[in-house]
Amino acid sequence: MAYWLVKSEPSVWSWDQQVAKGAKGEAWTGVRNHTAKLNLMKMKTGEQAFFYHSNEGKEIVGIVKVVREHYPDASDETGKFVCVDVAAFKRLKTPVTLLAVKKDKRLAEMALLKQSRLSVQPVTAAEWTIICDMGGV
DNA sequence: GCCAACGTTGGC
DNA sequence: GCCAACGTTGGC
Repeated sequence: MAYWLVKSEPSVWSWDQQVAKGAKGEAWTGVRNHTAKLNLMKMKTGEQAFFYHSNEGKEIVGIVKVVREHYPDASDETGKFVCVDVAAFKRLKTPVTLLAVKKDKRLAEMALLKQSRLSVQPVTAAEWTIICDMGGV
């Protein structure tokens, strides 16, 4: 059971919009990076991912669940990239900010800090537990 | 196949 | 608005 983190600019696709889609979920499209694509292809149904707001907010606001495994991204004209469907699962009681992640030495190795431009990234079980704890879930 | 130029992401 | 990081493109 792997854990993940996906990023979105709230002005493009926000947590509230994700919640509005309910349990059926919505396609997570627009990934145009091969490292991110490989991560999408590793995701299994039922696995969880943190939902991170980049640019505005800069905080982890919720958890989504994978409801459909990778398939071709219809928004990609080249046909090379894939997407998955994710559904909102839980909102963090307290959003975990980028600043808070930076301050916690246990999270210093997170891809969020080390590879700040990667939009779909793995999270270790240890990191997952720490952030859930910080977020009150 | 190398590398400079350029574009994009995302934090500050 | 700036800039660092880094991915992509295109000339050679």
